Amino acid sequence: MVTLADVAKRAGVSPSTVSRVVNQNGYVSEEVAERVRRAVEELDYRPNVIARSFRSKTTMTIGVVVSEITNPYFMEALRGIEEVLSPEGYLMLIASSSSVVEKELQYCMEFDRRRVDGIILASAGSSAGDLNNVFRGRSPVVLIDRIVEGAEFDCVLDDNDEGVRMLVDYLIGEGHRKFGIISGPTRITAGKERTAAFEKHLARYGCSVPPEWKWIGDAFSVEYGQAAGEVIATLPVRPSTVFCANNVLTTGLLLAFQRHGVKVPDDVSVVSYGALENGELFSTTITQIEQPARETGRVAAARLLQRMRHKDLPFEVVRMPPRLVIGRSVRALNSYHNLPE
Amino acid sequence: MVTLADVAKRAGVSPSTVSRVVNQNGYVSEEVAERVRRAVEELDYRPNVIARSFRSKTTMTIGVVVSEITNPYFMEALRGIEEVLSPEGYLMLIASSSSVVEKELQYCMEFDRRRVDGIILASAGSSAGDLNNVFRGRSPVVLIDRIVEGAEFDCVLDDNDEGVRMLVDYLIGEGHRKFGIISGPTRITAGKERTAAFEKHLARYGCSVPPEWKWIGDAFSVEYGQAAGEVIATLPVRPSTVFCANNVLTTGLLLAFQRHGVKVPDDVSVVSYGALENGELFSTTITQIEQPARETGRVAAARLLQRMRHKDLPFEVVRMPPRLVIGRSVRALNSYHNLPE
DNA sequence: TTTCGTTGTGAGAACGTTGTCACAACGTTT
DNA sequence: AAACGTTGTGACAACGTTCTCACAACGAAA
Repeated sequence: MVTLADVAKRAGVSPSTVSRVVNQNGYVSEEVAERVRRAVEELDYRPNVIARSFRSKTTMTIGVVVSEITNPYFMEALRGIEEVLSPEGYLMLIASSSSVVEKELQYCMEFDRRRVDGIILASAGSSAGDLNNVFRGRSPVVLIDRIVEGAEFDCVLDDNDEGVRMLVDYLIGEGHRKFGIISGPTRITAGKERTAAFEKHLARYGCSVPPEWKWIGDAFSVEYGQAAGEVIATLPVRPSTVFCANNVLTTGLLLAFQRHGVKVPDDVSVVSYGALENGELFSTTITQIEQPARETGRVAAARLLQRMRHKDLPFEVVRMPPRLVIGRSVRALNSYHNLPE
Repeated sequence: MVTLADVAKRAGVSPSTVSRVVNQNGYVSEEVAERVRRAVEELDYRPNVIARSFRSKTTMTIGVVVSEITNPYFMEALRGIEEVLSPEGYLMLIASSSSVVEKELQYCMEFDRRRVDGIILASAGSSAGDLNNVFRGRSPVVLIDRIVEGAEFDCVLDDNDEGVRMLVDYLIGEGHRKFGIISGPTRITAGKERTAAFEKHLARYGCSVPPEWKWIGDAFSVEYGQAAGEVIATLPVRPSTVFCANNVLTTGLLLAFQRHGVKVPDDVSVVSYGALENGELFSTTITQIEQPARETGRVAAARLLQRMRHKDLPFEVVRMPPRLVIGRSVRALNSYHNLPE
């Protein structure tokens, strides 16, 4: 393997000089630089980035831990992250925790051992204590999608309250008054905030979700959405609208409804927090909150860069504005819409 | 930052001994080992993996270059790769080339500079010369989904011919005789093999695709599928079936059809090589070839591990068996199915 | 002329680990 | 009793780079 020293010998200069040419820093005369570049070319020299990282203590690598890499939200976020980091010369180490906190901490530890310059983490619910422990005085961290209460990190995520508000206002406007909710564990921000917001905004209209129409799973999984859907399908009295707090749950619900022949919106109306892949091609397009996933990734990455440069910035939580997209999955129940055509 | 030497001092032993304890190799008495482990604990020592890699010349990292990270096929493949590599202690550097060959080579180079232990590459069409050049005598490479003619690498991909054969046999069986095709550039294996296979197997039945019903795009993009769809929608005489050689193209086609009110399968039948995300929830489920993406990733990763251990294995091409999944997107045109109910 | 800043180059230490070698102590086989 | 293998430990070089320092040459400012 060709090293700096080999190039130096070939070009008749010192290793220091070659280093200066390769990294374009320090003073080098054009004549010598040219000679070095030729030697690099001839020997097909490729810098040993590991040695460089070892010496310079910077790896130009950032670690990303997501809970589920196949989730389109994280996909898009990943893309946003890459768009910002790649032009700056960073590469991404990507790990998927499958929503297992132990794995998540494991990966964070490993990233730290590998001396990544920064970490972007969509936590599956690690405790602030554990995380602070792992990162105490080490690589900067930016959380994404999920706040960890008490952890000293920046965080970029949806304005869940606002998203849910839009959904509720719309549903009320369409005349709905009887609601069910399918959500995930409250230890994850999405579950906690969206569930709370839903009840809070319903309350503004004097509505509430009866306990028997609340499905709070212990994971944002297709399986749980499906299970809830099975139950709803066989219910003697159904809510007029079911709110799914997460795109994966919605998928599950719709699959169950399809299997049981429950028609949306004829039999039940459905709204979803989070868009579904290829949703435009569904038999009924779903009224949903579109999350700015890509932009969230971009903002998180930019924030991480900032923090890598200035360690002592104050920590902040950035809320991204979601968007209401109206489909055909909500039946109009108010008098206006119900007029004969 | 705590180093081996710090731990050694604390435990009253030499750095060598600490290294032996941490890596669990060589002889260490249980008594000393315990003392070292305590020192590690107390000081919160974390091995500097960069230094280790530098010295031992192995990074426990593999690089993955895909053409489009959001494509569900690559998503799944990535997952398969991770399932195999993660238990072995490897982490993945992931890069998306956006189907730009220059970016692809760029990333491969960078991976090489970073001394990854291996590379899995879904090439966007780099020349064998360029790739051989980059990797000459360096990290082992396994190609995925796309063969690069003349490059000295292993490759794992679909048995495209067999997949298309199943599709053609089915279509003929349903009574179809007039076909159109939407495909991608022939410089990419998927485009080349699937297009060729389609014509070859049609020929067995005395059928062929007339030139005016052939759409060979210069990219496997939604846009191109959509453009082709627009044309087909306004055609005075349409094929009875359109074959999309790739899931992304199918998405485009269906979007265009939806916009123009073209009904599948009433107006045109559609078959797709490659499944669509959430396809079960579409207004019409698409008859399609399901690709063993995850398994492909697993096989590629396993092969890479093998090659990392034995440099001199013969190169081989592994073909993965695709699966025909029948949906509702093909209209039965034969007499049997057309009997009145 | 002296002083000083800029430009250009090389010598050599340092980064934190692993691996090789040396050596000592001990138990077992010859 | 000698020879040998196993167990246990430490010293020290090496890995390929960057970084700091030293120094020399030169032109410009004092």
